[in-house]
Amino acid sequence: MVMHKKRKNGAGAVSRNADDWQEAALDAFAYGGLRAASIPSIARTLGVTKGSFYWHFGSLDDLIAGALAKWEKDDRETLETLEQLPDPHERLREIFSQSMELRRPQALFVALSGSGVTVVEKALARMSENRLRVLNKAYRDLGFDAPSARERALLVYSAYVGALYLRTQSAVLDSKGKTDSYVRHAIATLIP
Amino acid sequence: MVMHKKRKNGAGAVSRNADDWQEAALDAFAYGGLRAASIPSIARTLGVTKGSFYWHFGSLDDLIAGALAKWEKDDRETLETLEQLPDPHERLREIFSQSMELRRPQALFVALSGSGVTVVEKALARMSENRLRVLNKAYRDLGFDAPSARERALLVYSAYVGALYLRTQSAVLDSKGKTDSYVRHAIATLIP
DNA sequence: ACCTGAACACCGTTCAAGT
DNA sequence: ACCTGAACACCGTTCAAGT
Repeated sequence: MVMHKKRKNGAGAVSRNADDWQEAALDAFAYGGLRAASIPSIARTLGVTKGSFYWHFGSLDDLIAGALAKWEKDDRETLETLEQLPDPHERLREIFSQSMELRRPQALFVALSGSGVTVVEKALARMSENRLRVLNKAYRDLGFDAPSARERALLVYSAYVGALYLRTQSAVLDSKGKTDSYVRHAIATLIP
Repeated sequence: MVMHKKRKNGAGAVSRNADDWQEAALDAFAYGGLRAASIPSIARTLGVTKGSFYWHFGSLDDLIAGALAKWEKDDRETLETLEQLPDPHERLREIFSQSMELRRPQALFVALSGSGVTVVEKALARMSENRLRVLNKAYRDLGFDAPSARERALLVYSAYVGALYLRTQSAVLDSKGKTDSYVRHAIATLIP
């Protein structure tokens, strides 16, 4: 849970902006999935009434789209940093292992998959395609030809996504030790 | 979409049982996620009013739990069949590639992950643990020691789950050709 | 500029009454 | 044995009125 600063307006009442709503929505999504983000419950978290929501957003879908755009921007920036690592081995290892820590971004990815909401699915697809592009580039830098690089990128990304789900869902990867051991084995097998 | 038989009762009205509701719910989940299964919408599909729902089930959660139990039973039976393949190589390949066809069970797995609903998450965890157990056994049969077999089972299962998500979510694995090529490469890399 | 509070349609749930 | 239809609480949405 992220803490939200409260600002006071002239009359002493609490005042919120769109960003506050989006951050609270991302917290709610990560914790309990798409259904967890009801307008009344987020309004309670923020200390306002649900009616005020519609000053900031046109609809619940609007909030969802805006929150996802924020998350996607963060994700893009994280990836851009990793992309600049000069050594392709290190780049591959870092993308795989760093993303393995289960923080809000990873929880969001799992919670929002298969939501059946088009705008959500499209955002997830863009994030996957970005990661695949960077992984693919790293394998190319290692000297693989185009088809091999694509195949390997896809396999390592699948192994990463699958492990994320296992982490949230089952007891199989529920400790740091188990996860570290998985990461070591996956890297040894998939990254030359 | 599965077609539902309609039976007539004495007065000529349509009559439904718990199984009809559960099948319709699974169709709805697979198509649009957990939110898609509203009682009124399923009732319309079945040609009855929403009030009749509560003759069969105590609550919406009840329907969800029952539908998941059915699905889990089917899944267990599928796995038991695969488990009986004598050749461990073939067992591994079949579990990986056969599950790769995107039918209702796979769509359900993706759609219901990260739902935030405890009973749902637990069912998914049991299914994952069952598949891991069978994969683990197959690697043992191939002569791997216990830690290696566990590591390999985990990696191949992650690669499978990750690919399922990519299939539903992005354009990366959106054709049979691409998926077949992925499966071939994954098997070559992960299954000795 | 941002919020409240009342209003309305819709979904989950209950239940008395129907066949 | 199974269904209807009315009722109620709750959430999404609108909007006039408040500061």
